[in-house]
Amino acid sequence: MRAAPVVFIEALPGHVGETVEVRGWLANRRSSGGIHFLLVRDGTGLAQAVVSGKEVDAETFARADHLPAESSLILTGLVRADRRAPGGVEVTVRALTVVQEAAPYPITPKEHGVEFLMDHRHLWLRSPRQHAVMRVRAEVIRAAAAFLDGSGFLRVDAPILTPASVEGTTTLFDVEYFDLGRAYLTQSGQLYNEAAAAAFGRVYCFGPTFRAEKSKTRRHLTEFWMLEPEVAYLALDGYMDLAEAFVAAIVRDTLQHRARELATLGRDPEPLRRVVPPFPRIAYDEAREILAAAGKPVPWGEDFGADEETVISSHFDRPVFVHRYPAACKAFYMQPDPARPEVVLSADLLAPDGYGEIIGGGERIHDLALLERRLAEYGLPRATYEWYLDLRRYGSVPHSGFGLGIERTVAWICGLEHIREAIPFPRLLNRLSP
RNA sequence: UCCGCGGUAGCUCAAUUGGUAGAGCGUCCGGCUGUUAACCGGAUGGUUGCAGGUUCGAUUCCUGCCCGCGGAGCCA
Repeated sequence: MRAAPVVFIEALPGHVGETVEVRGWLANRRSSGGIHFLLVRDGTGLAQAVVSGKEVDAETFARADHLPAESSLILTGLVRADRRAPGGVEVTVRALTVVQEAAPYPITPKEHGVEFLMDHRHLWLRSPRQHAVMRVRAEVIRAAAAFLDGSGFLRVDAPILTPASVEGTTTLFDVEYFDLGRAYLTQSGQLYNEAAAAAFGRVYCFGPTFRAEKSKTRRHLTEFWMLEPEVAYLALDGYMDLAEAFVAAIVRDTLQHRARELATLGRDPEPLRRVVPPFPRIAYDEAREILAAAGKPVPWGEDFGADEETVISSHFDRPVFVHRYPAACKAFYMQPDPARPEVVLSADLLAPDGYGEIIGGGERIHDLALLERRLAEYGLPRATYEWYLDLRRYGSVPHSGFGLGIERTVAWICGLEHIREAIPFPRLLNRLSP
């Protein structure tokens, strides 16, 4: 007799009437004495396997009634359509091989606290909700890269070990670097991106970035993934055009390819369907007026906090750009507005519903003298930025770029309460494991 | 660093005014031939974070400490 073909659970509906082999793990088990129901997970989906005393020998039948959760198993059986089965198809088991009988599984069908689940993150990833988040995350990344790849961008990655900070002000993780002293984990690939943009015109980098800030909020990780496009000959308005098309494409693709996962997460897709260009664009000063009208006045020159961002974004039905911040709020490389030198040609994109800034970016200074002056004003070590200044010596052009925080974007699209679920193994102020 | 909350069974949580520390889930045993977080019966399971104090008696009240969590600032 020929061996049954191995079929993934997601493909079972196409194999009704056939005998197949399914390889996976036991997600849950129910029994009614003479019939056992094994809920099997294989990474592509969940399927109910039926073990009946009439179909298998007594030893297999007894074994199936005592399998601990998450035991790994291979089963062979007939695929049948049955309305009573979750997913509409089930497998009537003919043969069952237990690859490993699991030890008592810590994650039980009832409720658990988030901290307990995070301590067991390596196991928690097996649950349906986490599957949905990870699939959305993968789609966000895929869609983002596809949009840029299809728009003439070249992926040119930036280093993770760097000799100095990008923005100087933020705290950095540092490591010993042989005889060369201290090295730092990157907090942004931007400076290298600018070099790449001068080489290739339109580029992006993608990778992890690190912030050693003692931030303890639902929007912060110490290690997060950022996708950063950088474009030569691009001004502020062009940057916002690009960023909104980019975000709209990510949301559109996720709605199209991951509707089932969003449903699993209980995410209402309607607000996401409204995420189409154009996004509202307001100046920092207009944002202050909104805040003042809402009873939350902010003195000119101060950055907005989480509360303020939530108030601003709640005035709009899609992500909103806030542009032209006071120069003091932003990094040294931001291009001043020629019409108003006290503000810079930056723009942050605030996600709806308090998810905060998912994009930050703007025009970079392209004038050598001005950039030199800014470095001095910010007290940054000139020597480590010498190569960066070269970009202003050899064919400097106006250029813009931005960074998209992957986890914040995923948290927003999924409607997560906390960003820590948006990354497989979160690194937080007080969590380094698993 | 600041503000707030908490620590009771492996997990999630109860415990009245201070009066023998319980339940569900998990685990083990038993029952049930269509279950849907299956259900039913039984069993198992505790230094109530630590130290001290008040009291006849402390999970409960007081003091100190330890640990954890949530939020803020900063930022994506």
